[in-house]
Amino acid sequence: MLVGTMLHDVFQKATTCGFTEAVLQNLALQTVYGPKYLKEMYQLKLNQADVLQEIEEYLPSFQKWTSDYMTPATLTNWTLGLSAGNITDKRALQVSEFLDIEENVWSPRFGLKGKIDVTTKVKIHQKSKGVKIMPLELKTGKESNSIEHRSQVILYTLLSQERREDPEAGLLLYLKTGNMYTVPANRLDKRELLKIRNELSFYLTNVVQKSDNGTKEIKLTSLPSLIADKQACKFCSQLRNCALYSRSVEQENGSPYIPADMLSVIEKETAHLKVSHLQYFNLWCLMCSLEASSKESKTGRKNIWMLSSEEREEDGQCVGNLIRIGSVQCVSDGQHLHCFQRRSGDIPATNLMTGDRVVVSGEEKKFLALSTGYIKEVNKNDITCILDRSLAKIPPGTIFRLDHEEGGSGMQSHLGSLSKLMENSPSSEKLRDLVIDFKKPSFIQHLSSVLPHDAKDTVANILKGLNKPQKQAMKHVLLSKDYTLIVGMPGTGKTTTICTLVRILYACGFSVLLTSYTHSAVDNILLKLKKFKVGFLRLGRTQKIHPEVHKFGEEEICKTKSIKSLGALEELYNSQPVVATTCMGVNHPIFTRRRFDFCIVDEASQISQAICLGPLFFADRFVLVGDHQQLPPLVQSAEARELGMSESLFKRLERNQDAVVQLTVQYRMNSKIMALSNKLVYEGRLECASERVSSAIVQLPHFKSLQLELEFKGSIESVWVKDVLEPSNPVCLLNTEKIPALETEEKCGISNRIEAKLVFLLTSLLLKAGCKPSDIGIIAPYRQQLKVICSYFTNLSSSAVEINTVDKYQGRDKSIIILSFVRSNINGKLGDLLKDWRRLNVALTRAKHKLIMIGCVPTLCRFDSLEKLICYLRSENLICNLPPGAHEHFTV
DNA sequence: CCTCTGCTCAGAGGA
Repeated sequence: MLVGTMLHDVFQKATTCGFTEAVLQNLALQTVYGPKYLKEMYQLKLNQADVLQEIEEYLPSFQKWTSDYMTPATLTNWTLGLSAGNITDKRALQVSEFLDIEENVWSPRFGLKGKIDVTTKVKIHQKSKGVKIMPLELKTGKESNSIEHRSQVILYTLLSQERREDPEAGLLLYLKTGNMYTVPANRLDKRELLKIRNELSFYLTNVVQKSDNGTKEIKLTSLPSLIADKQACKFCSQLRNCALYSRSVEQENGSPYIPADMLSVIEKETAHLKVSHLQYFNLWCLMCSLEASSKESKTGRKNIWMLSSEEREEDGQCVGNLIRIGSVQCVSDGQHLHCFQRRSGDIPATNLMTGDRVVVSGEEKKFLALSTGYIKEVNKNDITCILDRSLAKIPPGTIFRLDHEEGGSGMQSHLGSLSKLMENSPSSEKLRDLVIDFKKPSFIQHLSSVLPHDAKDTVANILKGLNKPQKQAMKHVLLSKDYTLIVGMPGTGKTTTICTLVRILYACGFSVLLTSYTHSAVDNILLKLKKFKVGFLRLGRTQKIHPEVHKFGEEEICKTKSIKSLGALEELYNSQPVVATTCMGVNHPIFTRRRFDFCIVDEASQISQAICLGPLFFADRFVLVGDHQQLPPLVQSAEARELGMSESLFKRLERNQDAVVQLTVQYRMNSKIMALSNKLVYEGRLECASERVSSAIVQLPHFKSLQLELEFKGSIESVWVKDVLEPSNPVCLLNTEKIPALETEEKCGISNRIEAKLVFLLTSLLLKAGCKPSDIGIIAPYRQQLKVICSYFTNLSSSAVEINTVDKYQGRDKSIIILSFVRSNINGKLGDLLKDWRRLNVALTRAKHKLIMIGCVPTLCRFDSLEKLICYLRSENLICNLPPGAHEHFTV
């Protein structure tokens, strides 16, 4: 397959460089010895010289083809026409020009999308026809002229119609021989192909069945019945998935018909699985399907062709009415730098940011999805992006639009892991035992049997800096044979613990795979780790990696060392015992060749089960670090959530308490702030690391003079304001009940203008009292509220005050946190967000020295979790009732 | 009812 891809590349490049022997030879050399396919050759353990030889064998056929079809032939009488299946008559058809390669076409009306190998201008020697633009499909394999190949060409003629006149036929070129076939696109063939396409699509869009007979049963439905062709199935890459689905879903549903031949194939393919495994597969397939359709309906790709650019601009997901300016710069293979300008005026306000994936289309429907790529920069009057195709040949004057490509599909990685978990392999079997069947994790008896003798002193040294629970955690991991769960309560030094753990494992000579869901979480640990003498390799796109970690990044190293040979690449991949990447980065070729002694997954309580499994396949033992009392994985579909999709692997495995170690000593909050979450969530287990942590309060150098100023004004506000700001009162809830401060519900979300104003006033006063803007954090559960708060801050120079959602603040802290609860109404409406006590726990544990909460007590009391909090605050006398109109009177 | 981060990807060929 790889050789096929490379040959395509050579041919496609030759369409612009020429088909002479020397050029082709050179292109083959560049392709094999260039950087593009190095990773794949590494994965397949190939040898560059062998690959080159294999490719060279094709080159004479390339030339034969050009001499047959690209030299103006002497005209003879036209005899053939576009008759089916025959080798094209060289005299009847000539390729006069190559118009494009890898043309990208989305066809909503046919429900197809694809890329056309080569778009050619063809001269047909027949009176009525003359010149046509046709798709040319390249095949490097056996010259089968099979129904599959011909059907593919017919589908390309459909795609081709989206851009131009119906070609009525396409070309099929076999590169091994240089023979070319004309494939006429008959109406009946096209109709049958679309019928097959629609049937499959119907089944896939209706995989979930919701019965409304009162039982509220949701289940997966059956797919089209299996084809009875053992030969075809034998080599199919989907055989396992097909068999799994058939056994766990279709046979459970009592599907009417399974070909007798296939029963044994399915049985053989799934014989290693227990009932519990099939049930797990069924449930996760169902939840993934629910979540996928929920995502699709929300941010589906279809908006790009269903909505005008003006409509989409309102959501900030698109910029339309653009023209291309300057010339297209080719940065590297498949990376073309483009610049766009608004036809008139500046670029409108948009959510598009550097690094976002975009789809470029013409405003005209026929130019849908010309290219995809990344935003490089958004300026006041232009946008630059790097696109996979050059738009230089698109007619000048074309008006473009850029659409944000939002995840869309997104569930493939989940399903991929799930499928792999069912594989008949030792590592999958072990994980099935542990994850699905809750097999008890086992441990080694004595540390001495794992700790190499010469590493003892180093390890002892490293351990010195840790507190007791942290040391306990290290020991637990070293003794584990299967897994360890480290509960990192807020502020307990999770990052330090992980960093130390890596150092110890490294010192003991173990290899470590270090992962987390987000790039920033991975880099967080690496930033700490790079200060020690631990080498590591960071996989992933440079653009997504923290600048200070770049020099450990794979791409960066390949560039600076200009790695071009397979040997050098292999050496790089084997160079470090510690490898770091995201959980979704495990499709990297390195993982087909390397295994690790340990895998560490940070923020594991926030990662979806299937995604978290991804890196675990490549390690003998694993360590999950997280805190299930904080936010769980995000699931959009309420139905999927009810079925348990937001249960992380961390949470699932926590039932094996002997695998759990808790980090309870925290360095973040002072004792008053810590007490809140200790009361609500941690049952008093959380403790301050030292007296200094426990009694730390905020520094407000000008607090006294501010106090005097307020008293001088003699306003009633001065009383409560003073109490609220007072550094020695670390916790306070401002009750807006009497003001009153009602929420507003808008199309884009819920906000509370008065709370927003109070937030702004308090922030201004804190700054006036001498607080650094970067020490203040503002948190609200709702995005819309953040927008409103931000609007108050636009004129203030203090933009360093960080305003964000609770979710985004997880893992972070600030000296002072101002928390706006937002919800305040009389009709008893509650939001789901605040109901989640885990979100509340996160919100309450971000402040180091001072936590100011703003909310309407009677409304908040309707949430169970908040009622508990308010009860406690009341008992401690920490609620401050704001007087009516408290937000109005004073000026700052 | 409004919390969001990962993913290049469609097609490379075999029987």
